Amino acid sequence: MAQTLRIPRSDNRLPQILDEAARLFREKGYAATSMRDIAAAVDMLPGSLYYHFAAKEDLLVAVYEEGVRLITEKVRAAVARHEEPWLRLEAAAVAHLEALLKTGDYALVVIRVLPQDVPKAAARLVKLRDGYDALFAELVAALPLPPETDRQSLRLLLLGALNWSQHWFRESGRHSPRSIARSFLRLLRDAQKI
Amino acid sequence: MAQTLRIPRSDNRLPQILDEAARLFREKGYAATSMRDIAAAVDMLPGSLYYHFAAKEDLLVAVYEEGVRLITEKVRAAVARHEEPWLRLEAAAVAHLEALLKTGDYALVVIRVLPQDVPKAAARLVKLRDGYDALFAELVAALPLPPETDRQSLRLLLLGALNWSQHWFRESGRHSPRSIARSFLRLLRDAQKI
DNA sequence: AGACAAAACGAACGACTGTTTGCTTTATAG
DNA sequence: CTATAAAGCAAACAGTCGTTCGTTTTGTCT
Repeated sequence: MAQTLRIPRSDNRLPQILDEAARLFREKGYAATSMRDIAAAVDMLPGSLYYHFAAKEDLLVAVYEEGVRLITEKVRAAVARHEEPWLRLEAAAVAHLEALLKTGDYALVVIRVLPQDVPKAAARLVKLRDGYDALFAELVAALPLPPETDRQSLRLLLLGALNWSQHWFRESGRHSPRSIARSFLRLLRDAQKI
Repeated sequence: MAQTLRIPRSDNRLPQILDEAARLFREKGYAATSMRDIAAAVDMLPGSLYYHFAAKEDLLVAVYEEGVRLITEKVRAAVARHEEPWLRLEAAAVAHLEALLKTGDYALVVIRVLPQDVPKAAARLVKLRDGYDALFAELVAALPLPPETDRQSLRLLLLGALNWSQHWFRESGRHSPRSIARSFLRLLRDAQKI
């Protein structure tokens, strides 16, 4: 009863499919990207994609999961390098923004494509997002703040501003994702040092 | 040579078309909303919409313009009621958020539908957005701040967080758009009073 | 070399897309 | 009442959509 090991074929094209799907979903959004667009980008016929994914929405979920995984990983690693709560939050903000604006595609899909755009997979997408949000909630909870400070607002203010940056950020020598995140954090931190 | 006055027909349905288009664009996004969806919502045949608008993108531009007009109007009125720069900015933030989260549809389309979603009209949409952004830039410029403060970051931080609120805000007794905007502004203002 | 599964092809399906066109209804003005 | 223009209907156009399926190619293991 020798079990047949499913050894993946040598040169699997699945990563390439995910890459191009992520790029297109980010550029044009979910609804405006067709399976034919993705197939053409990886030089395949449209039907062939269905060997790898049962439906378009499954392709998005796969990209989404990878996006959340990537950004979570980067933020966790950055946070672990510091002890002081404000420094940990700053490291998280910098890592978050760099993941969005430099790693690109995968992470941006997560904040560009709304769960409501994909009704059948909405629940899964929301769950993925929430898991990530909890990470920031912990960091904010650890901050030494005056008791009257609204920690929830602080988190929403910071994370909202970071996510919105996708709409105005342009690569330039003057402003990097890192400098922007630090600038945001300085504006917030100084308020609490009174 | 009596000029023929084009008096609008008594019960024009154009406002109704715009209302439903705004609602659908906000709910499902631009690409996922079909002309047939809009036509069905106003109880018309799809082709009839083309008497009012030459193309789908023109319908979006019309909604967009109305959205920018509405929110600009509300913010201007709110700002005019105050003299002190921080109070003026707070009034603007409250009005902005209330326009987004309470007026609904029209204003939300402006921040939900990206110019890049409608390539042919992208330039016009960007122009409309920028005009509104300038309003906030003026308010931030008027703030009495220490010289080292990054005013651009302050504006981007605030406006980004306000716009992002569409993604997490839920109507509830505890948090109103007004209280959220004020909470955000307090976090920022306190930093500058050192 | 032969066996076998993974991977992709080729072609089509029914449904839906934005839009056009000629005709009819409807409301107003003279 | 009648002329006239606004507004909407009815039907179709060419194209694109996500998806299916039988067949063929490709790569790997024995």
